[in-house]
Amino acid sequence: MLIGDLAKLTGLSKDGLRHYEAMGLIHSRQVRAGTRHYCHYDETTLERLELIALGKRLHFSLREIAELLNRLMRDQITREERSAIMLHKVGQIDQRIADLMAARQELIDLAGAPDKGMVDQRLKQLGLALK
Amino acid sequence: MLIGDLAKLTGLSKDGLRHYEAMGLIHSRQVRAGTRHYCHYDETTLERLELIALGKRLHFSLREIAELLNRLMRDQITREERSAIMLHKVGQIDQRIADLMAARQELIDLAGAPDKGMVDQRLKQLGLALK
DNA sequence: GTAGCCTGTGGGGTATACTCTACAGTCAAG
DNA sequence: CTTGACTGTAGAGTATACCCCACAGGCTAC
Repeated sequence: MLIGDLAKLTGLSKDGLRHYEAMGLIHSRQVRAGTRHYCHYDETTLERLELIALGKRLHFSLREIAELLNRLMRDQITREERSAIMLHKVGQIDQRIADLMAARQELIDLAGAPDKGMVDQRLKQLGLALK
Repeated sequence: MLIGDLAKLTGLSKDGLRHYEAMGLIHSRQVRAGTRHYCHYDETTLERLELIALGKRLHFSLREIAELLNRLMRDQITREERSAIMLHKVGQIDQRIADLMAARQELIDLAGAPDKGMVDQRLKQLGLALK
Protein backbone atom coordinates (compact mmCIF):
# COMPACT_ATOMS: atom_id res chain seq x y z
CA MET A 1 0.00 0.00 0.00
CA LEU A 2 1.41 3.38 -1.00
CA ILE A 3 0.92 6.53 0.98
CA GLY A 4 -1.90 7.77 -1.24
CA ASP A 5 -3.96 4.65 -0.52
CA LEU A 6 -3.33 5.03 3.19
CA ALA A 7 -4.43 8.65 2.99
CA LYS A 8 -7.67 7.73 1.22
CA LEU A 9 -8.45 4.90 3.63
CA THR A 10 -7.89 6.99 6.75
CA GLY A 11 -8.89 10.43 5.61
CA LEU A 12 -5.55 11.77 6.79
CA SER A 13 -3.31 13.85 4.53
CA LYS A 14 -0.18 12.41 2.94
CA ASP A 15 1.85 15.11 4.67
CA GLY A 16 0.29 14.18 7.97
CA LEU A 17 1.14 10.52 7.44
CA ARG A 18 4.74 11.40 6.53
CA HIS A 19 4.86 13.46 9.67
CA TYR A 20 3.70 10.44 11.69
CA GLU A 21 6.35 8.30 10.05
CA ALA A 22 9.06 10.86 10.77
CA MET A 23 7.96 10.76 14.42
CA GLY A 24 8.17 6.97 14.50
CA LEU A 25 4.42 6.43 14.81
CA ILE A 26 4.16 4.32 11.67
CA HIS A 27 6.72 2.43 9.61
CA SER A 28 7.15 1.36 5.98
CA ARG A 29 9.21 -0.87 3.74
CA GLN A 30 11.39 0.92 1.23
CA VAL A 31 10.89 -0.51 -2.27
CA ARG A 32 13.37 0.45 -4.98
CA ALA A 33 12.10 1.91 -8.26
CA GLY A 34 14.91 2.97 -10.58
CA THR A 35 16.94 5.73 -9.00
CA ARG A 36 14.68 6.20 -6.03
CA HIS A 37 12.32 4.28 -3.80
CA TYR A 38 8.73 4.23 -2.57
CA CYS A 39 7.33 3.62 0.91
CA HIS A 40 5.07 0.59 1.22
CA TYR A 41 2.72 0.18 4.18
CA ASP A 42 1.03 -3.03 5.29
CA GLU A 43 -2.45 -3.39 6.79
CA THR A 44 -1.21 -3.33 10.38
CA THR A 45 -0.49 0.33 9.71
CA LEU A 46 -4.24 0.92 9.65
CA GLU A 47 -4.53 -0.55 13.13
CA ARG A 48 -1.69 1.62 14.32
CA LEU A 49 -3.40 4.66 12.88
CA GLU A 50 -6.56 3.70 14.73
CA LEU A 51 -4.57 3.54 17.96
CA ILE A 52 -2.98 6.89 17.13
CA ALA A 53 -6.42 8.41 16.65
CA LEU A 54 -7.45 6.99 20.01
CA GLY A 55 -4.37 8.41 21.67
CA LYS A 56 -5.06 11.83 20.21
CA ARG A 57 -8.65 11.72 21.41
CA LEU A 58 -7.33 10.86 24.87
CA HIS A 59 -5.07 13.93 24.72
CA PHE A 60 -1.76 12.14 24.51
CA SER A 61 0.86 14.00 22.50
CA LEU A 62 2.29 12.37 19.38
CA ARG A 63 5.55 11.94 21.25
CA GLU A 64 3.76 10.08 24.04
CA ILE A 65 1.78 8.03 21.57
CA ALA A 66 4.95 7.04 19.72
CA GLU A 67 6.51 5.72 22.89
CA LEU A 68 3.38 3.95 24.11
CA LEU A 69 2.74 2.42 20.71
CA ASN A 70 6.22 1.06 20.27
CA ARG A 71 6.26 -0.43 23.77
CA LEU A 72 2.75 -1.78 23.28
CA MET A 73 3.86 -3.60 20.13
CA ARG A 74 6.65 -5.25 22.09
CA ASP A 75 4.23 -6.17 24.89
CA GLN A 76 6.30 -4.17 27.33
CA ILE A 77 3.35 -2.67 29.16
CA THR A 78 1.76 -4.52 32.05
CA ARG A 79 -1.86 -4.22 33.06
CA GLU A 80 -0.88 -2.21 36.12
CA GLU A 81 1.36 0.12 34.19
CA ARG A 82 -1.30 0.69 31.61
CA SER A 83 -3.74 1.65 34.34
CA ALA A 84 -1.18 3.93 35.90
CA ILE A 85 -0.56 5.69 32.57
CA MET A 86 -4.26 6.19 31.98
CA LEU A 87 -4.91 7.45 35.49
CA HIS A 88 -1.92 9.77 35.30
CA LYS A 89 -3.43 11.30 32.20
CA VAL A 90 -6.76 11.56 34.02
CA GLY A 91 -4.97 13.62 36.65
CA GLN A 92 -3.59 15.99 34.02
CA ILE A 93 -7.00 16.29 32.42
CA ASP A 94 -8.62 16.99 35.79
CA GLN A 95 -6.24 19.89 36.27
CA ARG A 96 -7.10 21.32 32.90
CA ILE A 97 -10.81 20.89 33.58
CA ALA A 98 -10.48 22.63 36.93
CA ASP A 99 -8.63 25.48 35.25
CA LEU A 100 -11.32 25.79 32.59
CA MET A 101 -14.14 25.62 35.15
CA ALA A 102 -12.59 28.45 37.13
CA ALA A 103 -12.25 30.56 33.98
CA ARG A 104 -15.81 29.68 33.03
CA GLN A 105 -17.16 30.94 36.33
CA GLU A 106 -15.17 34.16 36.13
CA LEU A 107 -16.41 34.73 32.60
CA ILE A 108 -20.01 34.29 33.66
CA ASP A 109 -19.53 36.69 36.57
CA LEU A 110 -18.00 39.27 34.27
CA ALA A 111 -20.73 38.77 31.67
CA GLY A 112 -23.33 39.49 34.32
CA ALA A 113 -21.62 42.53 35.83
CA PRO A 114 -23.95 45.51 35.20
CA ASP A 115 -21.41 48.15 34.19
CA LYS A 116 -17.77 48.94 33.59
CA GLY A 117 -17.30 50.24 37.13
CA MET A 118 -18.45 46.89 38.45
CA VAL A 119 -15.96 45.17 36.20
CA ASP A 120 -13.20 47.51 37.33
CA GLN A 121 -14.09 46.73 40.93
CA ARG A 122 -14.00 43.04 40.23
CA LEU A 123 -10.70 43.43 38.42
CA LYS A 124 -9.29 45.07 41.52
CA GLN A 125 -10.38 42.15 43.66
CA LEU A 126 -8.82 39.82 41.14
CA GLY A 127 -5.76 42.00 41.00
CA LEU A 128 -5.10 41.31 44.66
CA ALA A 129 -5.14 37.61 43.97
CA LEU A 130 -2.86 38.05 40.99
CA LYS A 131 0.36 38.54 42.80
CA MET B 1 9.63 53.49 34.46
CA LEU B 2 12.08 51.37 32.48
CA ILE B 3 11.47 47.80 31.45
CA GLY B 4 13.53 46.38 34.30
CA ASP B 5 11.33 48.12 36.89
CA LEU B 6 8.22 46.85 35.16
CA ALA B 7 9.65 43.36 35.18
CA LYS B 8 10.40 43.49 38.90
CA LEU B 9 6.99 44.93 39.76
CA THR B 10 5.06 42.34 37.79
CA GLY B 11 7.29 39.31 38.04
CA LEU B 12 7.25 39.03 34.26
CA SER B 13 10.45 38.74 32.24
CA LYS B 14 11.81 41.65 30.21
CA ASP B 15 11.61 39.49 27.11
CA GLY B 16 8.01 38.69 27.89
CA LEU B 17 7.20 42.38 28.30
CA ARG B 18 8.92 43.20 25.01
CA HIS B 19 6.89 40.44 23.43
CA TYR B 20 3.70 42.04 24.79
CA GLU B 21 4.78 45.40 23.43
CA ALA B 22 5.53 43.91 20.01
CA MET B 23 2.01 42.47 20.05
CA GLY B 24 0.50 45.83 20.91
CA LEU B 25 -0.57 44.84 24.42
CA ILE B 26 1.41 47.58 26.13
CA HIS B 27 2.93 50.82 24.89
CA SER B 28 5.88 53.04 25.82
CA ARG B 29 7.33 56.46 25.19
CA GLN B 30 10.67 56.51 23.39
CA VAL B 31 13.19 58.67 25.27
CA ARG B 32 16.40 59.62 23.49
CA ALA B 33 19.73 58.90 25.19
CA GLY B 34 22.69 59.81 23.02
CA THR B 35 22.75 57.64 19.92
CA ARG B 36 19.88 55.46 20.97
CA HIS B 37 16.69 55.51 23.02
CA TYR B 38 14.97 53.85 25.95
CA CYS B 39 11.36 52.75 26.43
CA HIS B 40 9.55 54.47 29.29
CA TYR B 41 6.36 53.03 30.73
CA ASP B 42 3.84 54.85 32.91
CA GLU B 43 1.80 53.42 35.78
CA THR B 44 -1.25 52.68 33.61
CA THR B 45 0.90 49.97 32.09
CA LEU B 46 0.62 48.10 35.37
CA GLU B 47 -3.17 48.17 35.09
CA ARG B 48 -2.95 46.96 31.53
CA LEU B 49 -0.72 44.11 32.63
CA GLU B 50 -3.27 43.19 35.30
CA LEU B 51 -5.94 43.07 32.62
CA ILE B 52 -3.65 41.00 30.43
CA ALA B 53 -3.15 38.54 33.28
CA LEU B 54 -6.91 38.37 33.70
CA GLY B 55 -7.38 37.75 29.99
CA LYS B 56 -4.84 34.94 30.04
CA ARG B 57 -6.53 33.32 33.02
CA LEU B 58 -9.80 33.50 31.10
CA HIS B 59 -8.13 31.70 28.18
CA PHE B 60 -8.13 34.57 25.74
CA SER B 61 -5.16 34.52 23.36
CA LEU B 62 -2.75 37.45 23.40
CA ARG B 63 -4.10 38.46 20.03
CA GLU B 64 -7.64 38.56 21.42
CA ILE B 65 -6.49 40.39 24.52
CA ALA B 66 -4.72 42.99 22.40
CA GLU B 67 -7.87 43.75 20.47
CA LEU B 68 -10.14 43.77 23.52
CA LEU B 69 -7.74 45.91 25.49
CA ASN B 70 -7.33 48.53 22.81
CA ARG B 71 -11.07 48.77 22.24
CA LEU B 72 -11.69 48.81 25.98
CA MET B 73 -9.33 51.78 26.37
CA ARG B 74 -11.32 53.66 23.75
CA ASP B 75 -14.59 52.70 25.47
CA GLN B 76 -15.74 51.00 22.32
CA ILE B 77 -17.27 48.04 24.10
CA THR B 78 -20.84 48.20 25.32
CA ARG B 79 -22.20 46.27 28.26
CA GLU B 80 -24.08 43.96 25.92
CA GLU B 81 -21.11 43.35 23.70
CA ARG B 82 -18.92 42.63 26.69
CA SER B 83 -21.43 40.04 27.88
CA ALA B 84 -21.57 38.53 24.42
CA ILE B 85 -17.78 38.24 24.26
CA MET B 86 -17.61 36.59 27.67
CA LEU B 87 -20.42 34.17 26.92
CA HIS B 88 -18.92 33.31 23.56
CA LYS B 89 -15.73 32.36 25.35
CA VAL B 90 -17.80 30.34 27.82
CA GLY B 91 -19.12 28.40 24.85
CA GLN B 92 -15.63 27.64 23.61
CA ILE B 93 -14.59 26.59 27.08
CA ASP B 94 -17.63 24.36 27.44
CA GLN B 95 -16.62 22.56 24.26
CA ARG B 96 -13.14 21.99 25.56
CA ILE B 97 -14.48 20.79 28.87
CA ALA B 98 -16.85 18.38 27.14
CA ASP B 99 -13.95 17.09 25.06
CA LEU B 100 -11.82 16.60 28.16
CA MET B 101 -14.65 14.92 30.07
CA ALA B 102 -15.18 12.42 27.25
CA ALA B 103 -11.46 11.65 27.18
CA ARG B 104 -11.48 11.36 30.96
CA GLN B 105 -14.22 8.74 30.88
CA GLU B 106 -12.52 6.75 28.14
CA LEU B 107 -9.27 6.82 30.08
CA ILE B 108 -10.98 5.51 33.21
CA ASP B 109 -12.66 2.75 31.23
CA LEU B 110 -9.35 1.75 29.68
CA ALA B 111 -7.59 1.91 33.04
CA GLY B 112 -10.15 -0.49 34.46
CA ALA B 113 -10.14 -2.96 31.58
CA PRO B 114 -8.78 -6.25 32.96
CA ASP B 115 -6.44 -7.28 30.12
CA LYS B 116 -5.04 -6.42 26.74
CA GLY B 117 -7.72 -8.45 24.94
CA MET B 118 -10.33 -6.35 26.66
CA VAL B 119 -8.57 -3.23 25.52
CA ASP B 120 -8.33 -4.55 21.97
CA GLN B 121 -12.04 -5.28 22.03
CA ARG B 122 -12.76 -1.80 23.27
CA LEU B 123 -10.47 -0.35 20.63
CA LYS B 124 -12.47 -2.19 17.99
CA GLN B 125 -15.68 -0.67 19.28
CA LEU B 126 -14.03 2.72 19.27
CA GLY B 127 -12.58 2.02 15.86
CA LEU B 128 -16.06 1.80 14.43
CA ALA B 129 -16.85 5.21 15.80
CA LEU B 130 -13.62 6.62 14.46
CA LYS B 131 -14.59 6.90 10.83
C1' DG C 1 37.82 56.75 33.36
C1' DT C 2 36.56 52.33 33.81
C1' DA C 3 33.93 48.43 35.71
C1' DG C 4 29.53 46.67 35.84
C1' DC C 5 24.81 46.70 35.16
C1' DC C 6 21.26 48.54 32.36
C1' DT C 7 19.23 49.04 27.71
C1' DG C 8 17.37 48.06 22.54
C1' DT C 9 17.91 45.26 18.38
C1' DG C 10 18.20 41.31 15.70
C1' DG C 11 18.11 36.82 15.22
C1' DG C 12 17.61 32.05 16.56
C1' DG C 13 15.48 28.37 19.40
C1' DT C 14 11.59 25.74 22.07
C1' DA C 15 7.26 22.94 21.85
C1' DT C 16 3.15 20.88 19.11
C1' DA C 17 1.14 19.22 14.93
C1' DC C 18 0.98 19.72 11.05
C1' DT C 19 0.52 22.30 5.83
C1' DC C 20 2.50 24.05 1.65
C1' DT C 21 5.91 24.58 -2.03
C1' DA C 22 9.32 23.31 -5.24
C1' DC C 23 11.84 19.93 -7.49
C1' DA C 24 12.56 15.72 -9.76
C1' DG C 25 11.95 10.80 -10.57
C1' DT C 26 8.31 6.81 -11.67
C1' DC C 27 4.72 4.67 -13.90
C1' DA C 28 0.34 3.62 -16.38
C1' DA C 29 -2.70 5.08 -20.08
C1' DG C 30 -3.26 6.62 -24.48
C1' DC D 1 6.48 8.52 -26.17
C1' DT D 2 4.29 11.98 -23.97
C1' DT D 3 0.85 13.40 -20.59
C1' DG D 4 -0.79 13.22 -16.07
C1' DA D 5 -1.01 11.41 -11.64
C1' DC D 6 1.75 9.83 -8.12
C1' DT D 7 5.93 9.66 -5.35
C1' DG D 8 10.09 11.13 -1.97
C1' DT D 9 13.00 14.99 -0.14
C1' DA D 10 14.03 19.26 1.63
C1' DG D 11 12.83 23.24 3.46
C1' DA D 12 9.74 26.98 4.69
C1' DG D 13 5.49 28.50 6.84
C1' DT D 14 1.35 28.45 10.35
C1' DA D 15 -0.19 29.30 15.15
C1' DT D 16 0.89 30.34 20.25
C1' DA D 17 3.80 32.35 23.77
C1' DC D 18 7.51 33.10 24.85
C1' DC D 19 13.25 32.30 26.04
C1' DC D 20 18.12 32.89 25.03
C1' DC D 21 22.23 34.97 22.98
C1' DA D 22 25.25 38.30 21.16
C1' DC D 23 26.26 42.89 20.26
C1' DA D 24 26.84 47.62 21.28
C1' DG D 25 25.61 51.90 23.49
C1' DG D 26 24.21 54.36 28.09
C1' DC D 27 24.67 55.40 32.82
C1' DT D 28 26.28 55.18 37.62
C1' DA D 29 29.60 54.36 41.21
C1' DC D 30 34.08 54.38 42.42
